[in-house]
Amino acid sequence: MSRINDGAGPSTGGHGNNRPPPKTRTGRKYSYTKLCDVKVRTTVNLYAAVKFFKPPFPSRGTDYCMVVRLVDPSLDDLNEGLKCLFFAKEESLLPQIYSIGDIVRIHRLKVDNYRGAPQGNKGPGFSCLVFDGRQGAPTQPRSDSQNFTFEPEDEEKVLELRQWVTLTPELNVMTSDCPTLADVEEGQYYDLSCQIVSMARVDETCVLFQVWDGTIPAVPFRKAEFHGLSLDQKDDLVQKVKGHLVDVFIFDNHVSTALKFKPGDFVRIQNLHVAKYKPPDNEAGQSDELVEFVVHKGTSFGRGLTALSSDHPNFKDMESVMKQVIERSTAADLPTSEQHETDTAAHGPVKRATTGESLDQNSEGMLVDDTDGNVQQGNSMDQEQDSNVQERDNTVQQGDSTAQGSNVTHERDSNVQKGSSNLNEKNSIVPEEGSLVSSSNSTDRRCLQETGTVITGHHHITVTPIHAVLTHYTPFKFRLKAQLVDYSPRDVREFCLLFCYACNYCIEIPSSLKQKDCQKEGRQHSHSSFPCLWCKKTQSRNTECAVVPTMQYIYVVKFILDDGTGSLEAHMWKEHAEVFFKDLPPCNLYQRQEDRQVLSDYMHQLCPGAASQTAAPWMECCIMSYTVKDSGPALYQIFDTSLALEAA
DNA sequence: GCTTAGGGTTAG
Repeated sequence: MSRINDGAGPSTGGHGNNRPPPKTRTGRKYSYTKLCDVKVRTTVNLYAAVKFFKPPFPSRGTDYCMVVRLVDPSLDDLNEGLKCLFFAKEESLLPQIYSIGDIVRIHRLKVDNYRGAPQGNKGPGFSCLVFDGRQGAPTQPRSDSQNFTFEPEDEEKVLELRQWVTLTPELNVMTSDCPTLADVEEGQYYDLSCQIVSMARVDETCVLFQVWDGTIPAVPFRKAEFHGLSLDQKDDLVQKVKGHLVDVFIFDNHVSTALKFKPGDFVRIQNLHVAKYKPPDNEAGQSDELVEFVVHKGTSFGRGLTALSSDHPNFKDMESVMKQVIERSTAADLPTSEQHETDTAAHGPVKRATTGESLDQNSEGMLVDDTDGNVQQGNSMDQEQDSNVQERDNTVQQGDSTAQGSNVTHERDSNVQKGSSNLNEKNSIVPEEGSLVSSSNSTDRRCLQETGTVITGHHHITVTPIHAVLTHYTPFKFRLKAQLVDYSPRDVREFCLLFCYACNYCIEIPSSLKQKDCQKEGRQHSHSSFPCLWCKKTQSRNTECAVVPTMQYIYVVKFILDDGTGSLEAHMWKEHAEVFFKDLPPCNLYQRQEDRQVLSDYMHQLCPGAASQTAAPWMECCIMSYTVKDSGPALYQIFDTSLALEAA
């Protein structure tokens, strides 16, 4: 019998240990077996790293099944290791393994013989904790059961194994190999993290997912034909991520798994095949060579779909890229105040970033269609920008003489009159700090003394209530008096982004520039040391060598304004934001504590929040409304507005 | 009630 050597420790009563379990005050003591010492027909506890895993899939029996191969430093050959086979009624009762390189602590693994080799199975009282295998990640265990022990020495074991994982190339794949849609090549298989935006049942054997991960494939790919299909989609997301969507065809045994997901869910697709598309004969020759994204039948190589946890190693990176895309698609809708400039580079910056991607797709032969072709979208946005500018100018002229709808009075009152040309606005004097307070206009002075912000022009325009702004046609300019009820981002360090004035590419401040020891960044205002990766990428394609422009800091902030008649979301950025923040230049706010403090003080005064006894001051501000698409929602931007507060 | 799958690509 194998009792003496069962190795499983003391945690289950009466399983054959000769001595009573040694206990500590906080829990039981376990002994752990090195993989090189594991013998068949024993039950063991062990610490190990995941070398391979097949995520849970429904078996033909009653349970979910999962296959794992474990390794540890005791093995001479990492191709060896212990294969394990686990069954459970639910996926949540199986080891919560997300990635190769994850670290597991398993208690009561029963080791049997299968075809002459050891195979780990669940023994009575089996339990498994899983830890992120990356150094520096939280040591929070992911458990397959409600009750488990986790002692400081467990954490030590995890940290020790992490070092080994980090130094073992076969295991630290997460740091080197995080494929995105942008990386895929024809014929290859990928484990991809993404978000489902739309889905449809194609037939009995196939489900279609439309997914995105924030990137765009470089290879042209097949798009599904939707006639006759009912598409279940997350509407708000569809609008924002058009041009980033990829169609994934999911077959056979994965259909039931696929149907458990819903639009908006994050999913991990393992073994996604980027297959060369063979069009049917009647379509042959119609298009360039395409790939199609397919999840074939079977579970080979861990093929399957699993819910993507927010603590999956891929999640944060993907989320950050997605956020930037959405921010850009939202901010892309901002007009600039530089309508008068003839320089074509004076398009809205964030908008331009989207266009840049479109151009890139174009050069890569990206296939587009009428419904969500980013190329078309990008090109037409430029046109729209131009027409939008004209329209806005026209409106300025029309406003006085045109009465539309029920807001005639407001329209007239709030209209920027003919005399106030765009050029005048552009050149409107931005006063020195506090100079507005001593304005010679007595009416203004009375107003300024009681508000947190002042307008730097358009004083002849009367105030429009927000409810009227919200129902007004666009584009239009208004003067508001409202309070700041919320703003975004809440962390002032994120008030500034990096922006390339050459290509209008916009990104969040990268981690390398956030570091404390980045002295250079700390001293600089506005200019960063960070090269524009977009320009670099484009240049490396087009020319041999060219100077890569460095990116500059700009403000991009969103305000929620409320005046009691309604609330309105308005963006503020670039020069408008600099004027607003009393000419405090944008900078790396991760580095410049003093600027951060000033901005924090301003924001705290403007928006004390619900917990504060202090009421938010009223803000005088100028906003302009606009739309990107004719039918699109009205968007708002703050301009010609400046703080009338002193930093504490 | 005691299986299921037992890593190593579909072929749309």
